Amino acid sequence: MRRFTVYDSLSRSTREFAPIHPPRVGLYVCGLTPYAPAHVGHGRTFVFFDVVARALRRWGYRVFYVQNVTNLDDKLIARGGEEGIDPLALADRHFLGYLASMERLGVRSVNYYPFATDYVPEILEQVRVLLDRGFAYVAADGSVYYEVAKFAGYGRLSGQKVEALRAGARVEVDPRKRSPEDFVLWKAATPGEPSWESPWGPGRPGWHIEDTAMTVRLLGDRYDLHGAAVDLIFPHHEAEIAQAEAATGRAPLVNYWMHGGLLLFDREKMSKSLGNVISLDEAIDSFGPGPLRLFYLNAQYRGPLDFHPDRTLAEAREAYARLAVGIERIDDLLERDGPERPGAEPPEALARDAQELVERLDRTLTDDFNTREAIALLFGWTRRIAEHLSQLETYSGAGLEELAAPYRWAEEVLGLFARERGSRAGAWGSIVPVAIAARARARARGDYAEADRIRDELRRAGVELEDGAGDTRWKAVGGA
RNA sequence: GCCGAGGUGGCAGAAUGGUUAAUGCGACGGACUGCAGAUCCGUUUCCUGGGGGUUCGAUUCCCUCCCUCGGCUCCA
Repeated sequence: MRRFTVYDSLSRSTREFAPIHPPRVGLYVCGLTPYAPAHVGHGRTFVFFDVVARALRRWGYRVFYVQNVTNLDDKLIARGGEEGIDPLALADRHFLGYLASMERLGVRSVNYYPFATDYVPEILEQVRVLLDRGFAYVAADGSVYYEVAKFAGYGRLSGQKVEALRAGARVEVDPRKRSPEDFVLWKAATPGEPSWESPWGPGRPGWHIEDTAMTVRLLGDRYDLHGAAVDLIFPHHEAEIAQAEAATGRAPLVNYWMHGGLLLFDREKMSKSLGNVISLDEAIDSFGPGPLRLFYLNAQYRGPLDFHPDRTLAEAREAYARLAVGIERIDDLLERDGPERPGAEPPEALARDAQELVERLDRTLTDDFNTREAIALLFGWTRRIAEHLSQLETYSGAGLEELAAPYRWAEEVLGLFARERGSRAGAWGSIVPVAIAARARARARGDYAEADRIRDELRRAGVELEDGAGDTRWKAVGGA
């Protein structure tokens, strides 16, 4: 197991990681409340934690990655009401859409997506324990509230003092609460909403309780890593700590709290009210999965990242194309001739540098997942490869594979390039070479009108031709 | 107001108590090309918010001020 450091939001410091039960690592990331399609901001968070899980697995840890789905809450009920759909069905629909987006982005590292409503027994049990231990009280209408004043550590994660929270409270005080900072564990049922029987009457889970009910069940009283974006620190994560540590009597609930920065849209937070939300699928459509992942990972994960409408897209595309130059050429050759293709060995120094670079890439990521630095190193490698671009043709399959090692690393850990490789194995793979050959014959006899006609026709179909010295390369652009 | 993250070249965005401050985009020049595109090579010297302090030396550490963004019970 490779050692690494993580910035832990609770201690506000970068700490060396030590798993509770090596080599196993419990990783929990707050998932979506799927009341609407996922947007680009969600993509940033989930791609980043995908990289965390990939890296840990590469380094020898056995990661159990759980990402919850809040499939019932006020917004789902409201939205369902507007659209005349059962809120649970609405959640299912958007969650499936989310899964499809994740698949397109190459996010496949999550082991289990538990649904809140599948954990009602665990939730009821935890509420009961909190009541027994005196951390909660039942209101007149049958709702159960957590009494924040009873939990000494409340406010530590967010750095907020309870008094300050009261002073800054933006919501009106609910008369059912003993104190404004108390939060609901179990909501008394309102007619027409999904509800479950409970010792306190019919109701449904509050927002924070599902997470701790799930994690205690799935990951234990204490676990290693909890991830999410910063906007969930307060009140959500604060409440998780209060619930779980009070209920189990064990602390800390989480050893390392990881919080990713938000994706901004033209310097402002994305939000429905500002009308600046771009859906994740829209972004994948226009960027392509590779450039979008590159855009996300090209910044320190803890800082804000600005999505600028036109600039961002153009830059990500150009940068990705540049980065992929080397691996595309290598894969072209390997695809054409197979891994056993004969040829010379690449210069020893170059092959050795490839190996050393892979080690350096891993080391770079062990510094609190510095994906940005790793990408800078990969650009450097592309520069090296580009200098040898014309010699690549002469190298053996094994030799090419050696030079590809840094890119294979990027595929395994950062999830770059994977999707693009093999894209030409599809229908184009058999058609385009024939068209290119016909065009080459036209060019050879000086019939440029015909040559241009073929090129234009392919372009309309989404295939871009590039004439180089000797041969013509092609690539599928747009969708695919 | 309180808590947190930041202010770096035309733009995005790294890093380090000390030779030319990474990388990418853009721009410019060249190579290649039937033309174009893509690609390759080269150039882009004068960039680290203001003011103090510590130090032989600070962008990096400390103080202070200014500004931006986020959180303060909808939020990835």
